[in-house]
Amino acid sequence: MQSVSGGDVEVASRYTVRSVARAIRLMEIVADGPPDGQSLSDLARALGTSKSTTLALARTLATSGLLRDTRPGPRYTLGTALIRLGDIARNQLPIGSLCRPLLVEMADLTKMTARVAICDGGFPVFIERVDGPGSVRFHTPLGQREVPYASAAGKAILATMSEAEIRALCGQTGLQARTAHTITDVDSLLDNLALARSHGFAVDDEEDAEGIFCVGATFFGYDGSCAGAVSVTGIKGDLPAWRMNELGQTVRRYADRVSEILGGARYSDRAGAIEARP
Amino acid sequence: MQSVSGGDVEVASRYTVRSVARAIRLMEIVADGPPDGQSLSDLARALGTSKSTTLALARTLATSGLLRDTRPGPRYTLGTALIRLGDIARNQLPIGSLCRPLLVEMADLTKMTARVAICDGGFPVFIERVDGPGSVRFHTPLGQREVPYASAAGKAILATMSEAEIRALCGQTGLQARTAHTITDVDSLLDNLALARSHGFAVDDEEDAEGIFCVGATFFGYDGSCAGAVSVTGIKGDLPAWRMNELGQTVRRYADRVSEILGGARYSDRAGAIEARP
DNA sequence: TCATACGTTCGGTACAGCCGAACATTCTGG
DNA sequence: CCAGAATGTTCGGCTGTACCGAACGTATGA
Repeated sequence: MQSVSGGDVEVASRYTVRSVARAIRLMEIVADGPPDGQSLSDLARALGTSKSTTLALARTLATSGLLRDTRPGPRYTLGTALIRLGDIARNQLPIGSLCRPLLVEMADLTKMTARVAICDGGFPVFIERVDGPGSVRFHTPLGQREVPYASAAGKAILATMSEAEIRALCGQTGLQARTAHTITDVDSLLDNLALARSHGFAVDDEEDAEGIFCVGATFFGYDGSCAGAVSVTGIKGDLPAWRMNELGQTVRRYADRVSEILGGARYSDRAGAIEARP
Repeated sequence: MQSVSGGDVEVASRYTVRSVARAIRLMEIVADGPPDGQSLSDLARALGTSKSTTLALARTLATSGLLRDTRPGPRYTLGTALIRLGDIARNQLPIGSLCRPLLVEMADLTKMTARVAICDGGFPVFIERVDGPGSVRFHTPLGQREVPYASAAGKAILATMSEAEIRALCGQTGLQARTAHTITDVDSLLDNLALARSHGFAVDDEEDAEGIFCVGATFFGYDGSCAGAVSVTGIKGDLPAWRMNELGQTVRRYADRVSEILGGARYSDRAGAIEARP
């Protein structure tokens, strides 16, 4: 039951359905596995169940299209029904459907990859991505909780929080170096965030991936809380340093337009309130 | 989905897990429901199970992020984990990740919405969509099996099949009118497909939605079979009729580039073989 | 040729999933 | 302001199903 070992824990709460939890873990295993799929035996081993049980789960998922049975060959990959559900999920998030035209515009204008993240308990979760014309494709997964301290969107979100909240959040996750430029010290991060606050946008200067930079700015919901952030991503060498501020203002402007659509206050109208927080 | 009768049937095959099947149906119900979610009682009614059972299922899905518990308020919507899984699913389809840059280019060049569909047993399933700059956003769901006879991508796929196969497929689905322009008669459809075959691209002229047109062309996998189709979608009035052919050639060219990437033959090299089929 | 992997089928049994009843809580309308 | 009906939640207990292990046929490689 309560195996505390490294892997996922079997949380056998009374109000949870075991076979469903297993089926979900099965999908996660397929998702994290190689793109060309895994065999049934592989899945059974990874899931820790017998082959027959795994087969029953996989069959059930496959008949609904959540898994895809690519026979012959390695076997199971994720199915097209997940594309459908993911697409609908993005539309059910109000922000997703509202932002898409703005992202297209922003990607077209900046020739960079534009993204939008929602704020999930202080963590950024990117829910939409639009590649700019001719832009290089980056490895930018959607729908995942990212660490907040090493991305422009994440830092923009952090910048709306109080010092205490920021310290608490960083205490949870720790500040792990992802490149040589990652800020791994809370005080430096706070300085950096103060700068972002005064500029109205946050910059990720090769802190998440070598040679890649991002610029992000937050938008606010009707209740005044930080709802998320938009950001653009590009190759460091493509943009002269003196144009960074101009780009920041552009992103800031798009974020304000999102705020307006959501019925929230623009950043400039809030700036005082944010800086006044303890 | 393919619910023939009113409600889905409880297919209790030996090799299927009931609770998992129910959980999946629960997600489908949430997906097909209103964007702002449904209450637990609504879900229980729609699923035909008791509230306690539904709660256990929903809780299990929610703890994994597949469902989102938007409290307070109507309650359950699809969760961000589905965005993640859907994104990975698109990347696990080889065509998805390969086509995206081409779609961006195509959308940028034509100023229209570009899409790519894979061929799933003769039916088109759109797996990727890139909106062009300033293009109107259409209701274009991803990951769904669409009817083949009323879309450019679908007709392009049909055009690679034999008359017997086409008749069989149309017999399955029937030819239902979606607008006043939909082709509802098999012989007319065959004529239309012959035209598409000779042109190298298929046209949907307001046959799926009033005022909307599409142009699509097929690409081929390494084994020579039809792997899918790319298409562009726009507003009928925006394009003068005499430019239709030019647009078709453009789409044809992009489809050929996909074929090359997949290691398949270009359309022109196959045309003879296709027309020679019984 | 054998040996070892694979996916699949099937019985039997323990236990997990399911329902219904009863609970607290919020919403609705008179 | 209160009655009534909706909601979400908890719990006991029986039923039946989800699970495992063993045995099957088949594909792959030594």
